[in-house]
Amino acid sequence: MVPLSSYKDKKVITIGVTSELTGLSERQIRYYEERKLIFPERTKGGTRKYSFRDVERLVEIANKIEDGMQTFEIRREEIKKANIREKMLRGQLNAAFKMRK
Amino acid sequence: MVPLSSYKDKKVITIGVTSELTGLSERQIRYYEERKLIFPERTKGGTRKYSFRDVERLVEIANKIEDGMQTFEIRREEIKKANIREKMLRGQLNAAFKMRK
DNA sequence: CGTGTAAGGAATTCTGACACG
DNA sequence: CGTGTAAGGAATTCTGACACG
Repeated sequence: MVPLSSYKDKKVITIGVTSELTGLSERQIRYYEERKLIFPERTKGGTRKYSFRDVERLVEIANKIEDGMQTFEIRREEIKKANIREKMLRGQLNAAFKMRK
Repeated sequence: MVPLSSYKDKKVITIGVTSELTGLSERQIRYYEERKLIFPERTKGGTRKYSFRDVERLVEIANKIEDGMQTFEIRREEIKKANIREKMLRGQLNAAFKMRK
Protein backbone atom coordinates (compact mmCIF):
# COMPACT_ATOMS: atom_id res chain seq x y z
CA MET A 1 0.00 0.00 0.00
CA VAL A 2 2.83 2.38 0.75
CA PRO A 3 4.80 3.29 -2.38
CA LEU A 4 8.53 2.65 -2.29
CA SER A 5 9.42 6.20 -3.25
CA SER A 6 6.94 8.93 -2.42
CA TYR A 7 4.72 10.30 -5.14
CA LYS A 8 6.62 13.50 -4.66
CA ASP A 9 9.82 12.00 -5.97
CA LYS A 10 8.51 9.90 -8.81
CA LYS A 11 9.48 11.36 -12.17
CA VAL A 12 6.34 11.18 -14.24
CA ILE A 13 5.49 14.71 -15.38
CA THR A 14 6.17 15.93 -18.92
CA ILE A 15 7.86 19.24 -19.58
CA GLY A 16 4.62 20.70 -20.86
CA VAL A 17 2.76 20.06 -17.62
CA THR A 18 5.82 21.07 -15.61
CA SER A 19 5.81 24.34 -17.51
CA GLU A 20 2.19 24.93 -16.57
CA LEU A 21 2.71 24.00 -12.93
CA THR A 22 5.72 26.28 -12.53
CA GLY A 23 4.77 29.08 -14.87
CA LEU A 24 8.19 28.75 -16.50
CA SER A 25 8.77 28.31 -20.22
CA GLU A 26 10.03 25.00 -21.52
CA ARG A 27 13.10 26.87 -22.67
CA GLN A 28 13.84 27.98 -19.13
CA ILE A 29 13.31 24.51 -17.72
CA ARG A 30 15.66 22.95 -20.27
CA TYR A 31 18.23 25.63 -19.63
CA TYR A 32 18.25 25.00 -15.89
CA GLU A 33 18.93 21.39 -16.68
CA GLU A 34 21.83 22.42 -18.91
CA ARG A 35 23.18 24.36 -15.95
CA LYS A 36 22.84 21.27 -13.79
CA LEU A 37 20.19 22.62 -11.47
CA ILE A 38 17.59 20.02 -12.28
CA PHE A 39 17.80 16.37 -13.33
CA PRO A 40 14.78 14.92 -15.10
CA GLU A 41 14.59 11.32 -16.14
CA ARG A 42 13.88 10.27 -19.71
CA THR A 43 11.50 7.89 -21.42
CA LYS A 44 12.96 5.38 -23.87
CA GLY A 45 12.13 7.88 -26.57
CA GLY A 46 14.01 10.67 -24.82
CA THR A 47 11.12 12.68 -23.43
CA ARG A 48 11.90 14.38 -20.12
CA LYS A 49 10.01 13.43 -16.97
CA TYR A 50 9.91 15.51 -13.78
CA SER A 51 8.73 14.88 -10.22
CA PHE A 52 6.66 17.15 -7.99
CA ARG A 53 9.82 17.79 -6.06
CA ASP A 54 11.43 18.97 -9.28
CA VAL A 55 8.50 21.30 -9.80
CA GLU A 56 9.07 22.79 -6.35
CA ARG A 57 12.77 23.08 -6.97
CA LEU A 58 12.11 24.87 -10.24
CA VAL A 59 9.95 27.44 -8.50
CA GLU A 60 12.73 28.04 -5.98
CA ILE A 61 15.27 28.42 -8.77
CA ALA A 62 13.01 30.86 -10.56
CA ASN A 63 12.72 32.94 -7.39
CA LYS A 64 16.45 33.09 -6.90
CA ILE A 65 17.01 34.12 -10.50
CA GLU A 66 14.39 36.81 -10.09
CA ASP A 67 16.42 38.00 -7.12
CA GLY A 68 19.38 38.42 -9.46
CA MET A 69 21.23 35.25 -8.54
CA GLN A 70 23.03 33.50 -11.38
CA THR A 71 22.67 29.81 -12.20
CA PHE A 72 26.22 28.97 -11.21
CA GLU A 73 25.67 30.61 -7.82
CA ILE A 74 22.53 28.59 -7.26
CA ARG A 75 24.41 25.46 -8.19
CA ARG A 76 27.31 26.29 -5.90
CA GLU A 77 24.86 26.86 -3.06
CA GLU A 78 23.25 23.45 -3.64
CA ILE A 79 26.60 21.70 -3.70
CA LYS A 80 27.57 23.37 -0.44
CA LYS A 81 24.37 22.22 1.22
CA ALA A 82 24.88 18.70 -0.03
CA ASN A 83 28.40 18.66 1.36
CA ILE A 84 27.26 19.82 4.77
CA ARG A 85 24.59 17.13 4.84
CA GLU A 86 27.15 14.53 3.83
CA LYS A 87 29.54 15.55 6.59
CA MET A 88 26.85 15.45 9.23
CA LEU A 89 25.73 12.03 8.07
CA ARG A 90 29.28 10.76 8.09
CA GLY A 91 29.75 12.05 11.61
CA GLN A 92 26.61 10.34 12.83
CA LEU A 93 27.61 7.09 11.21
CA ASN A 94 31.04 7.24 12.77
CA ALA A 95 29.54 7.91 16.17
CA ALA A 96 27.02 5.13 15.82
CA PHE A 97 29.54 2.54 14.76
CA LYS A 98 32.46 3.81 16.81
CA MET A 99 34.67 3.73 13.75
CA ARG A 100 36.14 7.16 14.16
CA LYS A 101 39.81 7.14 12.99
CA MET B 1 4.02 25.43 1.29
CA VAL B 2 1.19 22.93 1.49
CA PRO B 3 -0.36 22.24 -1.89
CA LEU B 4 -4.08 22.85 -2.22
CA SER B 5 -4.78 19.39 -3.59
CA SER B 6 -2.40 16.61 -2.69
CA TYR B 7 0.16 15.47 -5.21
CA LYS B 8 -1.77 12.24 -5.23
CA ASP B 9 -4.80 13.85 -6.79
CA LYS B 10 -3.15 16.18 -9.27
CA LYS B 11 -3.70 14.98 -12.84
CA VAL B 12 -0.33 15.32 -14.48
CA ILE B 13 0.67 11.89 -15.79
CA THR B 14 0.44 10.95 -19.46
CA ILE B 15 -1.15 7.71 -20.58
CA GLY B 16 2.24 6.35 -21.57
CA VAL B 17 3.68 6.72 -18.09
CA THR B 18 0.41 5.56 -16.55
CA SER B 19 0.65 2.46 -18.70
CA GLU B 20 4.15 1.79 -17.37
CA LEU B 21 3.18 2.43 -13.76
CA THR B 22 0.16 0.13 -13.90
CA GLY B 23 1.39 -2.48 -16.33
CA LEU B 24 -1.81 -2.02 -18.34
CA SER B 25 -1.92 -1.29 -22.06
CA GLU B 26 -3.02 2.13 -23.23
CA ARG B 27 -5.93 0.38 -24.89
CA GLN B 28 -7.08 -1.01 -21.57
CA ILE B 29 -6.76 2.33 -19.82
CA ARG B 30 -8.79 4.10 -22.51
CA TYR B 31 -11.40 1.38 -22.40
CA TYR B 32 -11.88 1.71 -18.65
CA GLU B 33 -12.49 5.39 -19.23
CA GLU B 34 -15.08 4.54 -21.87
CA ARG B 35 -16.78 2.36 -19.26
CA LYS B 36 -16.73 5.29 -16.85
CA LEU B 37 -14.35 3.74 -14.34
CA ILE B 38 -11.69 6.39 -14.61
CA PHE B 39 -11.80 10.11 -15.40
CA PRO B 40 -8.59 11.69 -16.64
CA GLU B 41 -8.30 15.37 -17.38
CA ARG B 42 -7.16 16.69 -20.73
CA THR B 43 -4.61 19.18 -21.95
CA LYS B 44 -5.78 21.88 -24.35
CA GLY B 45 -4.61 19.61 -27.12
CA GLY B 46 -6.66 16.70 -25.85
CA THR B 47 -3.95 14.57 -24.27
CA ARG B 48 -5.13 12.61 -21.24
CA LYS B 49 -3.63 13.32 -17.80
CA TYR B 50 -3.91 10.99 -14.81
CA SER B 51 -3.17 11.31 -11.09
CA PHE B 52 -1.36 8.87 -8.82
CA ARG B 53 -4.75 8.09 -7.33
CA ASP B 54 -5.95 7.18 -10.82
CA VAL B 55 -2.95 4.89 -11.15
CA GLU B 56 -3.94 3.13 -7.93
CA ARG B 57 -7.53 2.88 -9.01
CA LEU B 58 -6.46 1.38 -12.32
CA VAL B 59 -4.51 -1.33 -10.55
CA GLU B 60 -7.59 -2.14 -8.44
CA ILE B 61 -9.77 -2.27 -11.53
CA ALA B 62 -7.30 -4.57 -13.22
CA ASN B 63 -7.36 -6.90 -10.22
CA LYS B 64 -11.14 -7.08 -10.20
CA ILE B 65 -11.24 -7.82 -13.90
CA GLU B 66 -8.68 -10.53 -13.40
CA ASP B 67 -11.05 -11.96 -10.80
CA GLY B 68 -13.71 -12.19 -13.49
CA MET B 69 -15.67 -9.09 -12.57
CA GLN B 70 -17.13 -7.10 -15.47
CA THR B 71 -16.69 -3.37 -15.92
CA PHE B 72 -20.35 -2.58 -15.30
CA GLU B 73 -20.19 -4.48 -12.02
CA ILE B 74 -17.15 -2.54 -10.93
CA ARG B 75 -18.93 0.66 -11.83
CA ARG B 76 -22.09 -0.35 -9.97
CA GLU B 77 -19.97 -1.14 -6.93
CA GLU B 78 -18.33 2.30 -7.04
CA ILE B 79 -21.66 4.04 -7.34
CA LYS B 80 -23.01 2.12 -4.37
CA LYS B 81 -20.03 3.11 -2.25
CA ALA B 82 -20.41 6.75 -3.27
CA ASN B 83 -24.08 6.68 -2.30
CA ILE B 84 -23.32 5.27 1.12
CA ARG B 85 -20.70 7.93 1.70
CA GLU B 86 -23.12 10.61 0.58
CA LYS B 87 -25.83 9.38 2.96
CA MET B 88 -23.46 9.29 5.91
CA LEU B 89 -22.24 12.77 5.13
CA ARG B 90 -25.80 14.04 4.81
CA GLY B 91 -26.68 12.51 8.15
CA GLN B 92 -23.74 14.14 9.85
CA LEU B 93 -24.57 17.51 8.34
CA ASN B 94 -28.17 17.24 9.45
CA ALA B 95 -27.11 16.34 12.97
CA ALA B 96 -24.58 19.14 13.11
CA PHE B 97 -27.00 21.78 11.90
CA LYS B 98 -30.13 20.36 13.49
CA MET B 99 -32.00 20.67 10.21
CA ARG B 100 -33.47 17.20 10.18
CA LYS B 101 -36.96 17.54 8.69
C1' DC C 1 23.76 35.13 -19.04
C1' DG C 2 19.23 33.89 -19.60
C1' DT C 3 15.58 33.43 -22.77
C1' DG C 4 12.79 33.73 -27.16
C1' DT C 5 12.07 31.72 -31.55
C1' DA C 6 11.85 29.26 -36.13
C1' DA C 7 13.22 24.61 -38.08
C1' DG C 8 12.99 19.88 -38.97
C1' DG C 9 12.43 15.58 -37.13
C1' DA C 10 11.06 12.11 -33.88
C1' DA C 11 8.21 10.36 -30.07
C1' DT C 12 3.63 10.38 -28.16
C1' DT C 13 -1.21 10.41 -28.20
C1' DC C 14 -5.84 10.56 -30.32
C1' DT C 15 -10.00 8.61 -32.57
C1' DG C 16 -12.76 5.30 -35.08
C1' DA C 17 -12.72 0.85 -36.91
C1' DC C 18 -11.99 -4.05 -37.74
C1' DA C 19 -11.02 -8.44 -35.47
C1' DC C 20 -11.72 -12.16 -32.17
C1' DG C 21 -14.86 -14.22 -29.37
C1' DC D 1 -16.92 -8.13 -23.29
C1' DG D 2 -12.34 -6.81 -23.17
C1' DT D 3 -8.35 -6.14 -25.79
C1' DG D 4 -5.06 -6.10 -29.84
C1' DT D 5 -3.80 -3.73 -33.93
C1' DA D 6 -3.06 -0.95 -38.24
C1' DA D 7 -4.21 3.85 -39.98
C1' DG D 8 -3.92 8.64 -40.46
C1' DG D 9 -3.61 12.77 -38.23
C1' DA D 10 -2.63 15.97 -34.57
C1' DA D 11 -0.26 17.42 -30.31
C1' DT D 12 4.05 17.22 -27.85
C1' DT D 13 8.85 17.17 -27.30
C1' DC D 14 13.72 17.15 -28.85
C1' DT D 15 18.10 19.24 -30.41
C1' DG D 16 21.12 22.72 -32.31
C1' DA D 17 21.30 27.32 -33.77
C1' DC D 18 20.64 32.27 -34.30
C1' DA D 19 19.41 36.50 -31.84
C1' DC D 20 19.69 39.95 -28.20
C1' DG D 21 22.47 41.72 -24.85
